[in-house]
Amino acid sequence: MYRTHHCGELSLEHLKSTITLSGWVQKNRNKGFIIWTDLRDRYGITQLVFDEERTPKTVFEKAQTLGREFVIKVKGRVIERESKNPNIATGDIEVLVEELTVLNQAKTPPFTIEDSTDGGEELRMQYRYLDIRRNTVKEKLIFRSQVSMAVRNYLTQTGFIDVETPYLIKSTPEGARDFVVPSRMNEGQFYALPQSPQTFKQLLMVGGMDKYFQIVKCFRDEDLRADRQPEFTQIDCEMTFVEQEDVLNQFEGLTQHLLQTIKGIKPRPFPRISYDQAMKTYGNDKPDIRFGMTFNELNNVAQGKGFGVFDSQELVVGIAVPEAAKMSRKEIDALIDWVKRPQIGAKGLIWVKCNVDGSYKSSVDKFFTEEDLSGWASCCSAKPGDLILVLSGETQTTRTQLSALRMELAEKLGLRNPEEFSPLWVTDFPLLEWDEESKRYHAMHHPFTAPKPEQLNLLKTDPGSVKANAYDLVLNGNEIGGGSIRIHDQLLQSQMFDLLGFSKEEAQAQFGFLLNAFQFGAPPHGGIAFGLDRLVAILGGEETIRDFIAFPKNNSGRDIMIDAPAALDASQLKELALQSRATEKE
RNA sequence: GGUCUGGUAGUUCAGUUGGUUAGAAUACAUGCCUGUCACGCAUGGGGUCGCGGGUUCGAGUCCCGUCCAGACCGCCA
Repeated sequence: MYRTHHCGELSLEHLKSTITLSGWVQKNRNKGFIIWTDLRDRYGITQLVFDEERTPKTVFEKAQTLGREFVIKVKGRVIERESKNPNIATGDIEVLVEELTVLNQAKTPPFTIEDSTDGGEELRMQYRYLDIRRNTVKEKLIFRSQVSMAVRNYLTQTGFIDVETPYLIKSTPEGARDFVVPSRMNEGQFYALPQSPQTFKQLLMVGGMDKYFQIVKCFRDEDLRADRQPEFTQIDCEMTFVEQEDVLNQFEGLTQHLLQTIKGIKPRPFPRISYDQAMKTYGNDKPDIRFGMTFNELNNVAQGKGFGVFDSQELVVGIAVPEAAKMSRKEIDALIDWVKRPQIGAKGLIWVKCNVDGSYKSSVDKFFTEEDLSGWASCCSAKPGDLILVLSGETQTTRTQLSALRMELAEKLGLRNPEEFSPLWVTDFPLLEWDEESKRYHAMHHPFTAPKPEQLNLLKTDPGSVKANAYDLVLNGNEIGGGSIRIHDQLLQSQMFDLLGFSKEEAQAQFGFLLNAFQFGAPPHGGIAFGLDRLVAILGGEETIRDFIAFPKNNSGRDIMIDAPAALDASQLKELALQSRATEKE
């Protein structure tokens, strides 16, 4: 038997009992006459003691040879410590070892297996199995398991059925790039890995499953970020005979359940805001509403006063930064440089200090009187002591820039408290988005999203203005879920494909199975999908999702531990009817 | 595809204006240590300064190229 207890549970209750433990050697403290060894497993750390007088000689000698991360089994007696350690759960006791078995030796690990390790990112990923032994990573994986289980429980209890959908499917031209898989039995043909089980879950609704969910891997062959992986996990859900309101209520319930069970947060109704309002107020369709600094359009009060920069612009918009009038010239200059970086691309930044004494000092004093500036301040609801920052330009661009600035300032001022959770729904997304490059409309969400029924007539006359019954759930400035009411009518779906530039033949070839299915009694349906990795990271109070994934890929989409992707040998390529690169070059 | 930052001991980093034998901490090894728990003390080993080229009397340091890593922009229906 390897163990009677684990390393996190022994206490004074177990005094004098003989127990067996197995685990990893965390650290040896050898004082010559006595050796303490910290033994670690998933559950905690228990101190072992080997003593010149009390431990059998052979055991004491063997104990001197133990190195970090050796896997050992010990049998011994639980005794009370002479000097206790209040910092760990098992700090009152130690185990006086009578038998010691080395189950496996270990090379010295390339980094320390400690909460604050000396290992860098790359090294940790290369030896991820060692990294996972560390509390910080281990606890994140356990946390993910808890969230995932809470999701399963809630959805199961509210009548959802977990159905698996295929991973080997067909590539589609819309959306992200697909990962493709060559088919050996069908020479020259390829499967694609799903970007989402979208069409399958809709077909499950046609199949009468009524309420479906799946915690499922999805794949997108696009560039990575700190919060983006090529394979990621979705909580994918779909419901039959529902309107938008039903879906929002169901999944507000799920999210509240998670906030309550995981974070102990009392349920409160989520605010809702339309896409248009979100863009106007926050410049962004995933606003972080943990803090204010909302947008105030200043065209009326700032234009026509002879300041040329503003007068010709489509939008003049400002935010009031709380208690920032005390910022030095140097700090403000740094902000101006920040917005001028190519990533942001603003031409400049106008500032107004609302001094505590009621006076105003601005970078445009030559053009505006104190009275003018006071007008700006009341427009921005700025209080004495606040700093107003103003950008101007083309509406969309300026909003995006100011939104980036708002987030940067919130970060700097410490307004993004990771222990505060502010969810909200963003609704009424546009159905379509004009793409300048390809000179055609793209589906903003996906091509199966239903237009608002009352705007159906606009599809022909002004498609760009049509709103959809599409919604996102936003948490702390991150989109954690998105969904829509779907089209269930074959004619409307064909019309959508038409709008998106598909010919009849293309639509039939790509999505014929769906159009066919819609002819056999497709019910009204809608749903949502949550990004589990991101959701777990945010609930865990972190920005980057990588440590919530056991074996993540790096920035270039590589798994540096197993060294994937990798080349195939010639015989495999031949079998798959794929030309090797070497042959190609000839 | 682009912008920025970085690559020096097993590891994390410092390395000035281009100038002697490239340092620190930690890890590792050996010895000492009668209650440690970030144990302590002493000693020791450990370097292709990412790679290739160039400038120079002389390059870790400057220039060009390249590879790798990270953050961001584009991209992500």
